[in-house]
Amino acid sequence: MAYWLMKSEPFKYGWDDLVAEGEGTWDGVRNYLARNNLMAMQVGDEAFFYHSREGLEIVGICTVSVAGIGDPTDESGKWAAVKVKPKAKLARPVTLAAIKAEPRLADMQLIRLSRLSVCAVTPEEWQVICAMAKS
DNA sequence: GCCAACGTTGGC
DNA sequence: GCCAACGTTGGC
Repeated sequence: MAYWLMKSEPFKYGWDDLVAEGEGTWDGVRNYLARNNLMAMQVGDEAFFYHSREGLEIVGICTVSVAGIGDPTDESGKWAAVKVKPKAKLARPVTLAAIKAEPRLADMQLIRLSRLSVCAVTPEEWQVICAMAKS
């Protein structure tokens, strides 16, 4: 089981859109590191859903329902995609400011590679953020 | 709306 | 193969 963080702009495709659809395809990724992360995902992996540009916070958790498929928006066949289903909305969103203020989260890919749209999250980081989302 | 950071492209 | 130019992303 691995953990991830996926960014989306809420005015383009937000958490509420994913909940409304029931299942969403994570496609349109055109970055090699993000693609590597996408291709490493397995069915059952969990991912934070992060709102970028507006909101700047983790709002929910989704699970990978289909892994290792080609990107339907790509004709060349070299880009990857996965499908995800919403699992739970966080009791309290975890903001970027809160993540930056937490020393244990300072080394997250999210912080170090701010433009990466699909980030890996370590189990330790996952636990810390989940704890922050409850209290 | 601006700007910094980063990835990609293309000329040499 | 290097590097400058450009485009895109995302935080502020």
